[in-house]
Amino acid sequence: MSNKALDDRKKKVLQAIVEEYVNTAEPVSSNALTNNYGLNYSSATIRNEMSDLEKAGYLDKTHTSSGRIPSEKGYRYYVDELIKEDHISIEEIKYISSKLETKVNEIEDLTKIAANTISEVTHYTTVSIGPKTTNQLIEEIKFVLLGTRMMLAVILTESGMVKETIIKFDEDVTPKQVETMNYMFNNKLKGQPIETIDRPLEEYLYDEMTYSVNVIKPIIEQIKKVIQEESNVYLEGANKSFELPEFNSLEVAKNFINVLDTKELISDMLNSGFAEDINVYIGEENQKEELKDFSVVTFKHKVNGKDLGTIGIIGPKRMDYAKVISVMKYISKKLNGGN
Amino acid sequence: MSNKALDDRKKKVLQAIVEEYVNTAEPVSSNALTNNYGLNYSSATIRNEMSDLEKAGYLDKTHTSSGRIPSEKGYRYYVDELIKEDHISIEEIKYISSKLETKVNEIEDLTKIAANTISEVTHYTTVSIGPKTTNQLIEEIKFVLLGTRMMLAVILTESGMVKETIIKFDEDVTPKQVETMNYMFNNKLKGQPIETIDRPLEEYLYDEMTYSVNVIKPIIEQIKKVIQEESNVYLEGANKSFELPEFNSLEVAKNFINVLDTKELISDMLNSGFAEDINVYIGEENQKEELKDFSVVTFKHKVNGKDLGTIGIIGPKRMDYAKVISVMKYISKKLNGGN
DNA sequence: TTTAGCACTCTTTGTATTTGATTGCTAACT
DNA sequence: AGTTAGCAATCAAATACAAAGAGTGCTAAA
Repeated sequence: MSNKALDDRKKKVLQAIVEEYVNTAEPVSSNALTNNYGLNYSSATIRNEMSDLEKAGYLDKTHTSSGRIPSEKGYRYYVDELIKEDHISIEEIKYISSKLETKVNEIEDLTKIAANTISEVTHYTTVSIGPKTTNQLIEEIKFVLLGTRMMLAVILTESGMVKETIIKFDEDVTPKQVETMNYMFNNKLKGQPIETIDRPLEEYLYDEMTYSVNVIKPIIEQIKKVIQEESNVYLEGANKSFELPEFNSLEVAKNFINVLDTKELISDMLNSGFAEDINVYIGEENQKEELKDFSVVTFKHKVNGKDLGTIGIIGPKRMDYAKVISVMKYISKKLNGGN
Repeated sequence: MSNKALDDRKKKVLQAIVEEYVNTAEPVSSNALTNNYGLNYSSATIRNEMSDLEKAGYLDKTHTSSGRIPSEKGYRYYVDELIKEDHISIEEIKYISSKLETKVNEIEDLTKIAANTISEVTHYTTVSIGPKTTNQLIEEIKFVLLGTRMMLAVILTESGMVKETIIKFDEDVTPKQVETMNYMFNNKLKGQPIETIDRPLEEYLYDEMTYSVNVIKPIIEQIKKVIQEESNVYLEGANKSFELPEFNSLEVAKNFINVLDTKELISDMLNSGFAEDINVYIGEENQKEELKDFSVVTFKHKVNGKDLGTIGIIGPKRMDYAKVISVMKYISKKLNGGN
């Protein structure tokens, strides 16, 4: 309740408790901190500080005579105020660098590689989603005839994303027709935001009735469908979470599986964060009811301000925030061409 | 041990025990079967039969004074000999029919829909994988230039599968060059099995050096890569399994998650079955060590003898084989255009 | 061949009891 | 005033034991 700033020793105690708890997964006793973390006081002194921190809402107890664990407010304070230096080793930096050097042809693959790397280095479960198609600008649109009643539409955006979709017709289409459509569609659509693609598309229906509705309509429908559909959610290291002691509770494990199985939930979760920087949601801070027992850290992977996908970590509230944030920061920098 | 054929009453008892155990997940007592499943005998008589069936290896006990559960041999006998009529309701048939009527543009989507339907109807976790690209014949191959240093390659197979891949170059490529390549590649590759695509491709390197190696080499490499890579594994209803009592054991639950997380394992599993009909693997019958505590039922979804993907169910050994097999059979028939 | 009866086995459930870790508080110490 | 030693109080977890209940196997009779 009291919103007085914490004095230095209290900060030290809180930090020590968070870090110890993150390591051991056991409530932290006053004794465990004496002569540790630079706290050269007796257990009684630590106990007094812990008592104060609990009154101020930063710590919780599991029962009257147990050690302390950080409350959500405690974790939040830790994340906001107490993480100073980077928690990432030289080996990890090297490993991450080497992984990110992999050449990829599609930017979605880069997001997958980054998510995979984060999961490997942090040992948490990661989820990722490709870039949002809406609000990208169309660079080029191409139609390729496959056989006589099937066509591939390829949309290339300015940020280098490629979307393909197959369109089937009820009547034959000639190469000549496709060629003309290529020309026409490009003329109308180049430079347009993909989001508003259906407006210029509608115009074809009325303006240029050189083709039958049977040809134009499936094209419009299919393209609309493709740009509107959520991109696939990718999952990395679901099993890693099950090594953590909090997942020994069947209740928790079940909830976790349910969350991972609900792609829309993951998708919403990844899209909800602010575009800037790294977003940390601790327990109840999560919008979604199903996530209130977990913590989520997301970041939108951007290059030159262009959305290239979002990566998220889902884990217990007892998460190694310092490490997760450090790894994400480093990867973010690397992806943006930093060193 | 004794391989004498089971008499009618023993068959009835075994069948009753399997079905009762599948329903209740509790060891079946002799008492539970009296005046049930057409067994109008006292519990003592049933007990004698159970004792015989146990000696013959069809039943197990969890401890000396417990009821019986089917052994793997018991399940196997049940699957091979005791399932007679279809275990599928009118409502389920209607539901499945309606789901399968969804129009799809890509055959992989059909496999996904079928897998999803199976999971919904059986309440088990399903996995699926797209058709194997190797051993398909190339119908058409198209290159589409995107910008000046990026190209999309589209491979269309005779069974209607479409594979796309993006190729990047270190030098500019002209539309004229792409056009010629389209012509050349199609000439050489049409009708060839996709599996042996790299042999004709190699010939370009030596025979037709009109283009620089910088152009031809990335094409060959990328196409090779795409046809060799395993298609994605899709997962449906992982959470459904966690409702089953056997997954209350943390050990089992963890193993299960590990299996689902190991895509290569799933992929191998799905590819290992015989192409014909439905394959049932009960516990130890599974090749993979990790699956020995589970049962797996797979079927290759084929149309006109062409592989269009494989669907598998993973669940506890106490699986409702009768229902699973019935549902798969029905879907298989439907996909092949039956009624 | 079937079944009633009963001793025996083993799990499950419930209930104390003990052990050990940790706190909160008080009084003494620096 | 801040720090610490000491100690009673608290509670979870482990241990032990007893009782209940479900089910079998076997024997002897129908």
